[in-house]
This record gives sequence, C-alpha cells and structure tokens, in this order.
Amino acid sequence: MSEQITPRRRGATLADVAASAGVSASTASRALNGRGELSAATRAAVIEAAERLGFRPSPLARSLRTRQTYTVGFVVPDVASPFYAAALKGAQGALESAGYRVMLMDSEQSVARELEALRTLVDHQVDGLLVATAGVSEAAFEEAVGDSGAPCVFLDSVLTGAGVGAVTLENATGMDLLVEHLRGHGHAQIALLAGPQRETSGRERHAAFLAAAERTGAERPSELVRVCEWSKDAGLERSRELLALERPPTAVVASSVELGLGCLAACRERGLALPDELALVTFDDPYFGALLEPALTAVGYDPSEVGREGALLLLEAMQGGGSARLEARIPVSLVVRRSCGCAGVS
Amino acid sequence: MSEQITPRRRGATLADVAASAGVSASTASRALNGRGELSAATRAAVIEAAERLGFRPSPLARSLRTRQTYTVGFVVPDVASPFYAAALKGAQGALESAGYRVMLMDSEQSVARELEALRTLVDHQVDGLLVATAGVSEAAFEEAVGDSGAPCVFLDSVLTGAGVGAVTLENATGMDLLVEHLRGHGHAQIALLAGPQRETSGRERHAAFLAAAERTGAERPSELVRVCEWSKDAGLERSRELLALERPPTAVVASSVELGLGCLAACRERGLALPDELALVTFDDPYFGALLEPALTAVGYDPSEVGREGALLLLEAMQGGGSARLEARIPVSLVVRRSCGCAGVS
DNA sequence: CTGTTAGCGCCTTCAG
DNA sequence: CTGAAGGCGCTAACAG
Repeated sequence: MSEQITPRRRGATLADVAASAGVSASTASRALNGRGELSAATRAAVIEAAERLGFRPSPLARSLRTRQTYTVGFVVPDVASPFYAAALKGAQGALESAGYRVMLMDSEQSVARELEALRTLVDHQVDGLLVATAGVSEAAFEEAVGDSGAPCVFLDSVLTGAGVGAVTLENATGMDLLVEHLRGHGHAQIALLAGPQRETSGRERHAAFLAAAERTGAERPSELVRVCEWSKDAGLERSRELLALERPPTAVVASSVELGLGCLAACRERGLALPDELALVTFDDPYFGALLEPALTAVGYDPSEVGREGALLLLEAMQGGGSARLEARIPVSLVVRRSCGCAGVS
Repeated sequence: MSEQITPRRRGATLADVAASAGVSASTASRALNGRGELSAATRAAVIEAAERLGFRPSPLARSLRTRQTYTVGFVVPDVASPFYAAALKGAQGALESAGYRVMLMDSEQSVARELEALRTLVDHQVDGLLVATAGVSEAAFEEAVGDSGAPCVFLDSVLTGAGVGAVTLENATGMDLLVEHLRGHGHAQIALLAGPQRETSGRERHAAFLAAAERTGAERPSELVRVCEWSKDAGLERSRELLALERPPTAVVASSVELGLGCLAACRERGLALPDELALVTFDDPYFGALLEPALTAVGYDPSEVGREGALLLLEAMQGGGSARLEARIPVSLVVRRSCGCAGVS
C-alpha cells in the first residue's frame, strides 16, 4: 500500500520514543503522562528518550483520541473594541495558566456570524465557550451548541436560559453612582444615552437609570432617553437631537465611552462649554479619560476582570462540572473628575 | 475489544453517512469534498444523507490525516493594546474569509513566553503564523518554528532573517511628515520620545527622526531624544525629564499614542499650555485624538490594515508558496489639528 | 466510477 | 508492571 503522505515535519512520534527506549508505545504513553503503575527505571528511560529526541506530543492526535482539546472558544462582537480586547486578554491569561488555548472568533455584531462561529467551534470540539453574544436567541444557541457538551459562560451580554453561567458588571450600582452624583450637583433634567436594549448591559443600565432617576426624584420625560448602538457616531447623532430639544437636558449620562465621546463631539460642534452648560458623565472610564477636555467623570472597572472571571468560572465548569449556575459581577467605582461640574482634580 | 470511550457527542460520522447512503466511506468522502470522478446520483445520495443526518466533519480527524489544520497562529505582545487588537481583527476577517481559524497567543512582552507560544502553535500544526515579535532572536525563532513548514509573516516588528515576509508601517514617511510640519511652525528644538530600539518600529522611527531633523536643519542635541517602553507611564517619566531640562524643547514628537499621552500628562502636571508653550505631535492617531485638549496633530493609519495585509501575504505563502520575500508597507498620513500650533479645525 | 485497505499519532482496555 | 491490539474520524493509495 505504501501510501505517500506528506513526510512528517517534526521528528519523533511516541512510537519513536518507545522504540528508542526499548519499550512499547503504551508504556511510553504511560510514562509520559504519569498514568498507571510503572517501574521507576522504565519511566526514566522513556523520559530520557523523549527528551533526547525532542519529542512533542501531537495535540491533534491526542484530542482525537481523548475527546478533549484543551481549547476554549472565545466569541465577541468586535475584538477591536477596547472592552472586548481587554476581556480577551484577561481570559487568555487565566486559561493559558490552566493549560488551555483560545480559539478566537469575531461575530462582527452579526447573529448569523455568531452562530456560524459557535458551530465551527463546536466542530473543533472546544472544551468550553466564552461568549459575549451579539444577540442570538436561546433556541438558536441551543441548537448550535446544545448537545456538544461544551459548557458556556457568557460575558457581559447574557442569555439567561442557556450556558452554565455568566459574568456581568455591576451595572445597577454604576448607574446609581452616576445619577446620584449628578443629582448632588442639582441637575434635574438628566438625559440618558442608552445602549441597545437587546443586550444585557444596555438593558440593565437603562433600567437602573430609570430607577435611580425615580428614586432621587429627577424629572424624566421620556424624550430624554435615547437608545443607540454602541458607537461614537450613534452617540453623536442622538446627542445632537438631545441638544436641539426645546428644553434640553442640563446633564447627560452616557451608557458607554463611545456614546460619551459622541456626546462630547456634539457639544464641540455646538460650542457648548462643559461642564458649565452641560454636565456629562459616562459608564466606562477610558484610560485617556483624564486627558479629555473636560476630564471625564465616569464609572470605571477593570474590563480584563470580566474575561478573567469568565475563564475562572468556565474552568470550574469544565473540570468540576458542578450543577449550580455560575455567576459573577465585576465591581465598579466612581471616578470623579471635572465633566460633572466638580472643581476637582486633573 | 469494545473499548469504552466517552460516547460521541454530536451525531453522524462520515461512516454513518456512508452507511445511510449505501456507499463506502471513501465514496462518501469524495462526494462531500468534490474530489475525484463520481456519478451524479451517488453524490446526490451522499449529500442528501449528510444533510439529513446533520453531518459535520471533524476538523480534528481531517487535520490529523491531511496535515493541514486551516488554523493560523497569531502572536502578539499584548492583545489589549488598541494597535494589536485592531491588527488582530483585520487578520481575523481576512483569514476567516479564506476558511482559516485563528489561534491566539499573547506573549505579554516576554521572549520566553513568545517562544513557548510559538512552540505550542507549531505543535498544533498551524498552517501559518502571524507574529508581532516581542524580540526573540532569529536563532531561537528558527529553532522553534524552523522545520515546521509553517510560513511566518511578521507584523510591525520584524525579524529580517526569518519568516517569509513582513508588513510594516511607513515609519519614515510618517516621521518626515511630523518633523517637517513642526519645522514649518519654526521649531528648532524638537525632542523625540522614542520607542524601544529592539523593535523595528522603534528603530525606524528613531532613525527617520534623526534623518529628518538633519535634513531640515533642526538642532538636535542628543539629550532631546529619550528612549522609552511603549507605555504612557514611560512617556510621562521621560517627558518630565525633558521639561525639566535647562533648555527644554519647544516641540515634542512622540513615537506612539501612549508616549504622547504620557507627555500630555506631564504637561498637565507642569501647567504648561499646549500648543503655545510646547507643541506636541504623535505617530499614531487615536480615535479620540480630536477630543483631547488640545486636539492632537498626528500621523494616522489603519492598524487593522496591517493585520489584513499580513493575512493576505500569509495566505499567499500558504497557498502558492512562492519564493520571493513578501513585503508590505501600510501608508500613513498627517492629520493636522491643534496641538502642533495650527489654529486649525476641530 | 467505487470499494478495500491502511494509517495520521495517540491512548486505553484487556490480557499476560 | 508491561505488551498487543484496536480505534478516535477521516482521507488517499491502490485495486477492481
């Protein structure tokens, strides 16, 4: 038969090692993986041979046999966004320490692509999934990963009926902080630049804003809340509308940096002086927040923590396989600078 | 033998499809992959069976057999950095369109980790590599990937003696633009915040700065160029030194955004008014550049293009396998705002 | 045009 | 404690 496959690239298969050590392949495997009982001498011989030959086991073959790939699929709507990039890094670090690799997929905000990504990942037999969903339905999600056995932890944007857990931000706390601070400055006409309502964070922040406004007795005509996509342009557009209102807001809460930057840009256009003519605070504290003009008052948090926590929960699910739903909330805190009207620092 | 492996998760192997269609496995394989001659009827039957059973081929098994994984390794010093995140996205997009997956590794700026990452990737038999090196030696690189057969394209930071190609920015052009513009404003005492000299971009920008200063007749006492790591903190530190000089610069060129932000922070500390008391321009135009105070004059480019171009070159190398070294330069352009001293826009 | 056979590299049950 | 054998799921020679 002598089939001619492309010649091996890197030397030394397990069989080679076994031969060189004068034992069977199964023994070599046992020695290298520390499995089963085994005489010390044999083990030493195998290990020596493996090192001498520069043996590197093939994860492919191993995975095919064991049905474990030590690979985790990571799906985000946009890797280039600072938030997801940081989350990715956090997850990467934690997973790598645990011996897992990450296979990345960018859904580009598209549900169809996200499903495609999930299917691909499942085909690759990933051991687990970390996903910041772009908004697939639970049914579709189940259909794509349901029976694969790969546990899934959602990041930031959650499908409550699917997966084994989720990590989200303390959205409500953050909004409370923002609204209360603005109320402290005496603002009653507070507008909200809300994110997409199909996403957990968008929804939670929106709801929390409403609740906080209610609780602190702010006025809240519905024309003051504007729903936008998470983009600077959308923020710019909606802010223009807000500023053109007959009775414009005296303060704006932006649900994300992008939205905040859009608002800032709109103010520039109009020649509005911040914070005197309009106060602005954002959920998300970008690393350049102190360098903007005016320096931004914002709710900050560590985005890499959501990736890290997610990875930790996932590892738990992949290893222990407990039954309870795994949840984590990443804490947030208020960073007071000048855009809110405080004389403050920086 | 009846060995009891974990039960299959997702249904239908190729064998199942073949059985269901009443043909042999090899025929089924041929039908599904469109390989070889084959009667239309048979092909249709197989395809029908495959669909009916929801057959999904196992990339693992396929790769083991064909020695092709359709996976590309992507190695960066820091995924969370906007530049690399964007490059990653660019590469992702191009590779995915071509049917490739990306396996991501973050070297965390460490040479040891980078080597480990490369080895892992090679073990996984990636078909190609996209790497922004943290500074491994060519010898070490060769030892890790050399004989794996996986072509490597370097991004931004290049090992000239290794890999099949590289994509870099038009560093020299960018520096020329910056220095010339500053000279146009009459500055003669121009300082440079240079990046690490072990990296291509750091070196090229440094050299280009020197050349441009020379050519345009600027003074250039060596105390005016400071080498730093690519971080805001390093930029801050070195800028403090610069500003404390007996004869401080009247203008600063920062080799990257981070460095520029550091300088901005240093100016804030000192209460220096930009651009009147000091002009500042940077290589890298961040998306929030217009919102800083003062709005930043900078050299801009599309970072995702370096990923995209890199992916394109790599695809070429993986498929065609031509011999010539593949090179690409991503164009840059000057964005004039106010920090240089122009009355300008924004 | 199609089936048979062999094997990618590894792990694991079973027998000794 | 160790070896032999079989197979994860797929593809490629080689015959018919």
